Amino acid sequence: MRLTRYFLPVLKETPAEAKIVSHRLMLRAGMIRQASAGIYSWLPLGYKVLRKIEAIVHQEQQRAGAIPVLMPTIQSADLWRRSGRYEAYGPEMLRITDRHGREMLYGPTNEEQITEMFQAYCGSWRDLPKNLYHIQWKFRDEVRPRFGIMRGREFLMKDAYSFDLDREGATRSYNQMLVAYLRTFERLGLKAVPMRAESGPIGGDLAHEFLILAETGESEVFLDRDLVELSLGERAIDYDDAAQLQEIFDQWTGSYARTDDTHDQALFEAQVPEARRVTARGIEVGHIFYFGTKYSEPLGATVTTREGDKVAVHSGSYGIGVSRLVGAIIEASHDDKGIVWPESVTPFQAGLVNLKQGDAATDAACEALYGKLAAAGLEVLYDDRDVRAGAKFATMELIGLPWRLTVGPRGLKSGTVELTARRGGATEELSPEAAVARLAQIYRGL
RNA sequence: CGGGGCGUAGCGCAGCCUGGUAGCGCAUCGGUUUUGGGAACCGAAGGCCGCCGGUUCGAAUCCGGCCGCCCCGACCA
Repeated sequence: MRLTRYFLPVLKETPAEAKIVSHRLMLRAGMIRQASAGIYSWLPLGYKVLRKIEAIVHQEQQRAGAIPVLMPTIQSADLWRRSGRYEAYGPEMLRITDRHGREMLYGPTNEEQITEMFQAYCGSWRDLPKNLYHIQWKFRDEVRPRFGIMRGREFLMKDAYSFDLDREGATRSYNQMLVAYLRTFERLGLKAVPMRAESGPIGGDLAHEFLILAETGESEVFLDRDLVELSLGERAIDYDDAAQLQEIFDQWTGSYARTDDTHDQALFEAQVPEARRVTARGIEVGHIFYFGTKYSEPLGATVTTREGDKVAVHSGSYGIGVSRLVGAIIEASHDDKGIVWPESVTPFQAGLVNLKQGDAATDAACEALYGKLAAAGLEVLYDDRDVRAGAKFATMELIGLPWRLTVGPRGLKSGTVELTARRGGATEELSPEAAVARLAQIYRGL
């Protein structure tokens, strides 16, 4: 993409309303534009990142066996009355009346819909297990939206819903999602830790929140340092292998990790040696929850067992705040010059800076390099504006592209261009061909 | 929902107290000189001063009402 043809309204000054770093940087980098309180338009750069995150979430969900669907944003109040939540939900739910006077709502979540859909088609133990998910916009009329996209009223969320015959099956489904989440967050370049959440209506321990550690996090977290070091890495995972899933579950949830909501200082001190106790701040980016028959019973989601009995299915729900992740990644990865994108979600894989726009030799070298990068399958933002070098560098750093190729008359005399890492700033001089090869290698497999 | 604050050019702000031709910086447009870290100079364009009403010869400014937005707290993905 040539910058002169793109739509990238970057701001040199920080808009007054933005207080936290991700909000400031998203506005300055031209990623979002506020439409009203807690509601944002996604500008091209922000939209690209959002879509990349969404794609990774999709891939990892499906890899774990979840099946994608898409349910509507507008739901009928009747459905919610049947689960008893229409009244219970309160003013956070945006209620709408259509032209016929029918009561509707803009969905804050989809448990009712998915359960209704399930029970309409699945009546036998043979239909189980199932895990259906979608990635859809939701609306919660927060009293006080803030922090830009991190706590908007409209937000993009992945929610998955599992259906199993019994607690044992539900546990396997739960573990599949836990492992899928670990993989997802690792791919997004995040250090996310599952923390024990408030136990569900059934009790037990199958409820975890995933928090990423960031100084600006909204909640205080207490955890064992060993958890921070854990990584799935290249480990091969068989999502059909319940024993392996359980082993990973045990490994990741065996140590103390809680938010201030559930923190127990005495237990913390008893379980974690002083040297390994970490107190930090975290941002919640996902939660997984086993809720037994809470929704299946009132909504009549039952199956017939092998023995011919009708039983309510055991279900779980699993959310990831997709739009929130854009902000969360920035909170976890930035410096005083701007954003530092992980390679997996960067809006462009590299930036190309022409230091002397209008100079025939430099222009030609940039065009040639731009063509080679495209041919290698790389997404490149070519800054072909007629502005000074400093302005181009500042823009590239602000928008956070992980790699910058710099082309100027000085290097071209010796046949080289510069490749600079956004993180750390290390620069190496390479031939254009070698630079393309380096980038292609960096992005192989991502 | 309690407390506080702000709405003036695309963005950041001054002007309001003490009523009298609407300003500054950045960005934008034209020109000249520049050109490896957000250039300098000259010129230009851009405003229902949030909205409605009141007071006044005259309102961005004073008064009343409304709307919008932000911050702290409680609450939340």
